Amino acid sequence: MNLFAEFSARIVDMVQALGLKTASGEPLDMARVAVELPRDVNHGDLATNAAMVLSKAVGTNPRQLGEQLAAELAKDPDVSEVSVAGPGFVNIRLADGFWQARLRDILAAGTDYGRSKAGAGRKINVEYVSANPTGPMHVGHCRGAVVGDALANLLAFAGSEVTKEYYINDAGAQIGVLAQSAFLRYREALGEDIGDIPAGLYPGDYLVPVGQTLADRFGRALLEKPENEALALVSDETIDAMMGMIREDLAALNVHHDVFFSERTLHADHAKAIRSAISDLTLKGHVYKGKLPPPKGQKPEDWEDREQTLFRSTEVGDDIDRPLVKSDGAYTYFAADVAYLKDKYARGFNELVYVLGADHGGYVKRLEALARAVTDSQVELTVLLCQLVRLLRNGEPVKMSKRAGEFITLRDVVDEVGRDAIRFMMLYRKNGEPLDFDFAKVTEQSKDNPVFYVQYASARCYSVFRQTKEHLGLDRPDRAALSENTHLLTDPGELALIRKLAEYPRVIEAAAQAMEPHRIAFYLYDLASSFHAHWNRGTDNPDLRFVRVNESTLTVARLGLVQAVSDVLTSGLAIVGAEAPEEMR
RNA sequence: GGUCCCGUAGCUCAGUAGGAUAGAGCGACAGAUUCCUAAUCUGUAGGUCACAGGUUCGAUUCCUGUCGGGAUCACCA
Repeated sequence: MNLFAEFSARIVDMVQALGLKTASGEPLDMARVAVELPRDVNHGDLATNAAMVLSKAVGTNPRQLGEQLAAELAKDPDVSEVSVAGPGFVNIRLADGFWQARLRDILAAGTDYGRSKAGAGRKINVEYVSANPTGPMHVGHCRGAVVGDALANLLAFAGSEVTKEYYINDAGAQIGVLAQSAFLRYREALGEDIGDIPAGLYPGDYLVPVGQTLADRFGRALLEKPENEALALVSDETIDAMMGMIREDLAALNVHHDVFFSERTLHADHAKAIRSAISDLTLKGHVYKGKLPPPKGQKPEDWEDREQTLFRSTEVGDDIDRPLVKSDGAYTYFAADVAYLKDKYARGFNELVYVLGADHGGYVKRLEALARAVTDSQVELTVLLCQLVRLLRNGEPVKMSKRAGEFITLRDVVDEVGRDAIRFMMLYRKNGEPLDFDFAKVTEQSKDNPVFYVQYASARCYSVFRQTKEHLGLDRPDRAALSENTHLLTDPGELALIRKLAEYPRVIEAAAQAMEPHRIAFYLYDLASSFHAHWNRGTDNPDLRFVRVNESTLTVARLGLVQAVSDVLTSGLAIVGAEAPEEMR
């Protein structure tokens, strides 16, 4: 339990102990009682709105009730000072001993500090990346990959059971195009002059080795087979090769999925899974045959006014009903989604999360509608939309031409700036905001670069231990020893640092609750900032330095604080998916 | 035209169960500093939280509308 929740509970107990009741004698509704950080640190360590929220029901004024509460709070040994301020806030200052005890909590828990049970009982599927297996991952996939991965880490840390999932779009027209493109490379590998790659096919030379593999495996045999038979073989081979490549790209970014789910499996056996899922929907009355009105605004030239099989999604919150069968009789992409969602539900998830690019915003409502229809609103479906990333080099936009097959791959960026920098920067913005990613800035070794700033804080922690060894000949003390003399940590800077560390569990819970992994990155920056600030005090005032050559007891006590900072940095960076380095090279 | 995202300091952005005098970094301005705990530090100025209504003790936060920027809009994936 985080300390805000803990004090909230204490205050509720106090109110009850005071025997306060509503005018009609009903027990008070405590739901709105909150404990939080005051905006201004001078106000105290904690503040509660209890008096303002409850005064009306009790039939008194907030300040008066506040005084009553304050008197009660003052009896708490952890409280050193309490006051009523403003419209009725009760400000609480906690005793140094309370914070020193929190430091011992952190040292006992190590990198598990902040791990929560708040998310217990939630079985969550987080689907992200799901890039088409038609080529290597490009930078456009990067943000969703990092946001999804970090979110999954965060939810797991907050106590939920999480599955990281990738939906392989290995069915449909673009796979046919891919197979044709690979087939061309196959002929090329057999010595044929294929000239330019025709428009509409994938021109990237990443298919060249696939062609070679095909040539090695099949020789000229594929040329003798009927085209569709040959292409089926090519298709299987190529998808495997593409997915192998994508997995490597993901690994380079420290992204690891638990499940790779193939769309093709839904189409297997004459689309058994899809037919079954649509049949379920039909039984529930969600499917009908009918005509769709043409889209308002601009009407497509080739609009066909025809009857088709439709999902009545408008009855479950969508704007328009959605086709399940194409004009050629094949199932739509969305039809496979029906089966896919049913599959996820059958696997026992009660929450489904999709991390998508902003260009898929139009898909959100139909997914939500689908979840309602397929699971009878039993699962909660959340879509996180990631805005575009603008790549910059020294402030200038990086140009990419998709048509010419010139795109910057994910691997290019990882190789140039490193995975940690990418991961941190992708999270150093709310996912709904566009993001500028400047190659020069993210590799800069200065405090202006948040990645560097946070990792440098970690490196400094390790540096302190190295210096202790060097100057005091002291090996790294164990956690019990580090916890022994926390009462020596009384400097305001030290206590401020402990307060910042003690916020971590709440940051975890709130970020998980809101599904906002970026909050972890911002918290880490904040923590690093507090740590660097305290460190800098040591340059002016050597008494405040962590390592005190002739005061080994004090030094060890301070090392406890350093260890705790290191623990929380390591923990938070692990959620981000980046390293907590021991030195900065 | 419909839908979704966004609008907070000069710039880039934080700010959730609705709280006090709205924060950070950069930039600007004014100082300090050559220290090895390197890869700076301290301070100051800077705001109609796009606009207008509504809900209430209280709104940057919730609701409605307007304006502005972006994404997207049957049968592709």
